[in-house]
This record gives sequence, structure tokens and C-alpha cells, in this order.
Amino acid sequence: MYRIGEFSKITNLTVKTLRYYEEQGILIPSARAENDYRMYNNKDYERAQLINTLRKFDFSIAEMKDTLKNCENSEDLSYYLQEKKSLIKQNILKQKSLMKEIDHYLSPKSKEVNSMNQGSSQVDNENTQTTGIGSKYTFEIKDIAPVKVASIRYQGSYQEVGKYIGTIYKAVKDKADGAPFNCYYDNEYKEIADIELCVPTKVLVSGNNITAKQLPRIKALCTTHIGGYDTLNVAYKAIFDYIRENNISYMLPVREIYRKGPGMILKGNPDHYVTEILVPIEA
Amino acid sequence: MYRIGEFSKITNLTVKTLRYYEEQGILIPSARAENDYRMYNNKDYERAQLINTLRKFDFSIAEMKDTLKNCENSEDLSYYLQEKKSLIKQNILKQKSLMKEIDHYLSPKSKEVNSMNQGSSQVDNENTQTTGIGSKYTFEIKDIAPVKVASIRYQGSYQEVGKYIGTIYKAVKDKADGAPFNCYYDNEYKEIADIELCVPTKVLVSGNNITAKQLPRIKALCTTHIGGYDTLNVAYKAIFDYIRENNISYMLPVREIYRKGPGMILKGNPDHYVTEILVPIEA
DNA sequence: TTGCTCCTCACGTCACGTGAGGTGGC
DNA sequence: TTGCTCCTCACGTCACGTGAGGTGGC
Repeated sequence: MYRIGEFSKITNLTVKTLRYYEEQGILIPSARAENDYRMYNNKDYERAQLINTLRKFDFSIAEMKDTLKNCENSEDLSYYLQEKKSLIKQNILKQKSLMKEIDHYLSPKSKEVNSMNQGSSQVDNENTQTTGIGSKYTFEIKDIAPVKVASIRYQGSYQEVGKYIGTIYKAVKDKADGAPFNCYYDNEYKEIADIELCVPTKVLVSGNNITAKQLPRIKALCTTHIGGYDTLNVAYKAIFDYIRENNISYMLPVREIYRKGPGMILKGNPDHYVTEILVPIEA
Repeated sequence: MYRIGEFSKITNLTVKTLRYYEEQGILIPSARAENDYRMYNNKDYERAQLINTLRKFDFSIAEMKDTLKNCENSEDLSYYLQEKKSLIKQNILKQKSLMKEIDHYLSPKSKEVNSMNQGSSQVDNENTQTTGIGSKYTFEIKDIAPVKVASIRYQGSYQEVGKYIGTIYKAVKDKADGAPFNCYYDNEYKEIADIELCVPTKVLVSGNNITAKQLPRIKALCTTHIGGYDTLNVAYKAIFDYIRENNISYMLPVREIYRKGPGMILKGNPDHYVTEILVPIEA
């Protein structure tokens, strides 16, 4: 039996860590002395060794709990290690793409965009409501006819459309009629947004988890964004600036129509994506 | 001027994030309305855009503060991005070596070690004070003669010896006399340990930041560990078990003598490192 | 008694998210 | 008045680290 200090030395876990691991229930000393001292034995040591390897491989406490629960006896520890390995692999890929993005940002071509930003920051007058030097957005007020759609409303990020759009197209098949679009119901930016993904259809088509409905006729202020989705916010700034300047009042939900976007398999060149933004206004 | 909700939409930063960034002083709205509403203008927007790119590149708040302070005007933003890039690169290397370690652990050869652990966990009797099946440590009580040393005491991890050992050898030169060793003064394992790095010398040699002294004659229980430093704790378990079994009482500091270890430039094969552990005992 | 090892709170870290409870203008 | 947008606390997250204040056995 070891007291916590000595156990700390032979396991290379700090005293604080040992106490925390007891609290978390992953390494409970097999006894307590009368004075409440934690007493660890050889079995605890073996468990600590296992925890140490997991720790070395960057397992979180939750992951350790899972792993320890299921592999105290058999050798399916290797299964968990494989899983961890693929997580690390993914992580490496992420980091690599980050590096690429930085390189892209540092390349001379992108310097122009960069200095464009710098340029418009010369606009020191706080009252100027410019849409920025070299604004490339044009605005149009359109009368949008009623549309029949098959839709799914979900809470999540816009990148998750991929999960749902397949479901809709499967149900809709050849009754699809036009570019898909999202309706956004939030009044601020959120990581987990309130989104309704819609596919226009020739007739009302409902199915599992899919809602069929007809969107009403609206008037909307429209603009078109050409480029990747990471710069969509610039288009929004332009359109909201326009709204402000012209004293228009607008409503929700905003529609984002994906005229040209990534394909099902190949992403294509984001610089060529075409997205139309419709902000409903009073009739 | 934008209220926080709209500003959130055009910057893709949540309202909570914007409030937090104000608290942190990296994005302060240029005005407050009478009702205390935060009011953001176009300059704030530009700053938010810059923050967004930094955020995308995984800058922490502290890093952003540094960056924003020094590159509002000029283009040395690229310098910070380069720096960040090399940090990411290091991170990737770490992850990769982690993957290698996992592979190593999964290889059939290391399975043996693994099953050895499993084996000794069969020792269910809590009172058994065995040093483990197949224990490969032998113990010896030695009389250690007084040693003259040049030493540096520091708080840190044992991996940091590299930082200090060069300093000592530079001062000591050809007066060095034997393998270097560490004295450990802590009574438990710590990430930041209290360590005294010693190089034996023929005569007393002091210098900048270096202490010259003579360590007293001691009696010590000794054992030898062959292998990498990540398994040293097994040797400590063996030696402390031996101490317990034989009712010996010991003192600090423990000495770790590096008979064979990594070189200055090449690390060599850790499996062949030789480390002697001395635990002072009563005379 | 002093010194030592241990104990249990309680609070801090990082970058926000999640309520709770309240205010001001339409 | 109701609904809306905003406000300011206060607390939670993750894996511990850092004290503070106290106890029991030599």
C-alpha cells in the first residue's frame, strides 16, 4: 500500500492529478486509512500505468472512461488506440489545410484583397455610411412569386446542409424545380443557427421528415454574391448598409439561393460560386 | 452605426463573442447609445474582419492582442502569420510522433510489455508487496564517497537538463570527472520539479550561475535502470517496494546518475540508456 | 512541540455559451 | 400592453494548479 505522495512518484502523476482522477472515478484508491489518507495498491498501480499510456496519447477524461470501462479485461484497447489514431490523423489534415490557407493569404494575389481592407479603413468619418470602396454589389427589388418547396428545418451550421439536401432530393426526385435555398430565422449570427433548407418543387412533395409547403408571395431586396461562403458576410454588410441608407425596413427569414455551389462530390472552385441573397421587405 | 445584432450578422461573430471581445479589449464598439446599447461603425467592422482572419488561423486572444497592437498600420501582419505557421508546423510534427508512438505500442513486439502489465495485474492479493513478475532490478547498498561537483539548481522538468548541462560543461571543461547526475528534492512527482543538476569535478569549479560544492559521504540503496526515461518510474516502484519490504527508511535528495544517455546532438537508442538510481538511507 | 504528510474546500484558467432577470422604445 | 432588442450579472466548461486552513502521528 502506498500513500499518495509515494504513489505519485512511482506513477509520475501529480498528487493533484491523482485526487482529480478519484473525483472523476477513473482511478479510485482501493482503501482509505483511518486518518482519511488515500491508500493505493499494486492493482491501482497497474491501472495508473494504463491511464498513463492513454494520457500520453492525448485521451480526454471522457475518452478514458469509455476505454477503461470496456477494456480492463481483453485486448480491445488496440481498437481504441486505432480510433484515437484516426482522430489524430484528421487533426493533422486540419492543421495542414490551415497552413495552406495562411500561405494563400500570404500570396501576392491575396495581398490585393488585404490592401482593399486597409483602403476602406481610411474612411475615418464615422458617419459615412459607405458600402466600402470598390463595392461590387448591385441591388434590386424583386417581386417573388409563391414557391412550392420540400423543406427541412434544423438547428446547426450552414455547412450541415450536405446532411439534409440528399434526403430532400431523394424524396423529390424529378419534381425538383430550381436552385435550392436556405431560410435563416435568426436575428444574429449563431454557430448553431435556425435554418430551413428548401428545394423548390413542381408539386407539393412530402415524405419522412420532410415538410411540403408553399411560401407566400413577397417583395424582397436582392443582391448576388460571387465567391466562397466565407466572404458572404461582406454581401450582407452591403445589403444592410443599403437598407439603412434607404430607410427600408426588412423582415425575416432571409433567403440564400445557391445558384452555383459545390457539387455532391466535387467542390469546384469557390471563387465561381454564385449566391443570391433575398431580404424580405414591406410590400 | 450598427447595433450588436446586426453587427453580429455582418461579421459572423456571435453577440456573446462580441461582448467578450469588448471585455478583452480587442474590439471595443466606438460608441454607446443612451440606453447603453453598443454601437459599432465601419472602422469596427474592418477591425472585426482582421480579427476574423486571425481567429480562422487559430490565434488565441493573447496572440490577437499582440498582433493587433503591432500591425494596425503596416503590413507586418505577415510576420505574425509566418510565426503562427511555424507553430502549426511544430504541432503537426508532435501529432505525427504521437501516431508513431501509437503504432509502436500496437506493434507485436510491444504487446509483450503490454501483456506483462496484464500479467502482474493478476496479483489480486492486495497485501502482496511483490515488485512484479519478471522484475529485472537488483539492489545494492553502497557507500558513496564525497563528490566535488559543479551544479545548477532549477525548477522545471527533467527534460530541461539540456538547457543547463552545456553551461556547466563550458565552465568545467577538462575538470569534469564522471557521469553527470540529478538530485531530486521533491517528495512527490511534479511537472515543475526541484532539481539540482550536478557534474562531478576533479577540483571545485564555480562560475556564472554555477555552484561549486562537495556532496557529503552517504550510504545509498542503488539500482540500475536500462531503457528510456519514460519507464524510469518502474525502477522507482521496484526500489520503493524493496525499501518497504526491508523496513528501510530513506532520505532526500534522490540521485539519478546518467551512465549512458542521449548525446548532445544525436539521441541514440533509448533502449540502451543506462541510469543508476541512488536513494540515500540511514548510515 | 515542531515538521511532515495528508485532508478538504474554494478559486483560477480559456474562450466563450447558457440562462436569469431587467430595461427602453415601438 | 405585448414583443423585441438589448443590458448586466452569475455560473458552467476542461483538466487540473494554486493557495488557504486544518488534522494526525512521530
